[in-house]
Amino acid sequence: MSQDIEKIPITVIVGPTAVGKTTFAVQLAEATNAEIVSADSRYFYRGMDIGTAKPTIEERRSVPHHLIDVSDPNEIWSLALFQQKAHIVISEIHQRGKNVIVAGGTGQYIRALLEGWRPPELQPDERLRRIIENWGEEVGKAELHQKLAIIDPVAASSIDYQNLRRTVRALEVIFQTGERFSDLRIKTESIYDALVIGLDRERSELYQRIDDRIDQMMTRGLLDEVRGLLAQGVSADAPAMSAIGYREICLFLQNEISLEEALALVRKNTRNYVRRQANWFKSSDPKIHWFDLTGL
RNA sequence: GCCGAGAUAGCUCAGUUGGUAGAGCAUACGACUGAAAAUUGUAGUGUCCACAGUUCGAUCCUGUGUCUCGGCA
Repeated sequence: MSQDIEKIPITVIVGPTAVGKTTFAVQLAEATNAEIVSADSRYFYRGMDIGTAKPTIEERRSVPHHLIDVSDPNEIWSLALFQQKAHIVISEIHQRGKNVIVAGGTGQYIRALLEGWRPPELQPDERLRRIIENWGEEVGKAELHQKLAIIDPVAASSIDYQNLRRTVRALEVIFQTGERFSDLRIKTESIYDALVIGLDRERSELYQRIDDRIDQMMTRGLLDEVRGLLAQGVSADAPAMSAIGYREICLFLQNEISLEEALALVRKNTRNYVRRQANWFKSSDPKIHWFDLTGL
């Protein structure tokens, strides 16, 4: 098809946290004259380096990275914002005559890129959100979900009845636009010609790497990093601070739990995260070229 | 050695006034369109320490044994 010729070729690297995406991406970029576009929802935020396991300064010096350190932790990034910025950055790199590598662990963001999602173009309305949330608290999650089912049965059927957050979001969009949330769930043809590389390791090895990495984060000063962010005025409630490693350390710093408990939680939450990540990229997906890094 | 408490899912434990058992965590699988490292759904698993006794029937009651923990020597 002639359309394919105009698509920008990109290489996408996916895989669970701590599998080794960063190292792989940097080496591939060096070998192929490429720049790296991060697809990681926590790399946006300045000052959140240790706990997010951002690429090191050296790595970023050897290969240009994009969409890292582009935001204050008190700001709220989102899927739609990521898509907008990623499209711009990718076409710029392409115009410079360099190859594009997209690497990251945020499955939703990458899928959106690959599948040409067009999320409804309306700013989040915090006030409306709050109102719907309060409504939900009053009548109960299940009841709120019932209301959604009446207005938009299709959306309701793909949202678990206890999932207040997604129920609220669906209602928020409906109330703002007057249209069904499910009708606004648009997929278009991707503007990219993507080669998708999946990296994986056996769970037991991945879990071991996670534990080791958490130990390293501690010796590198994760505690001070979190303390510093809070001291700078970053709210413990900011979405950025919901990142694994940060929210647990916040609980410790607020004397809610012991350090030992906090670290155990970080390990647990990271493992749970790995399993949720796997939902976005399945080993059965024929479009993904999987490489098993176990033992490497 | 004595006294006390306990032994139930991979772990921590609940429970059955005697009819073969359940939560949390773990584990696995799933959902996801402007908070996504977020939020959330589903599932499997057990010689209920061993042996004997009572009983129609014991994981539960009785006895003995084994092991663990705590206290005292």
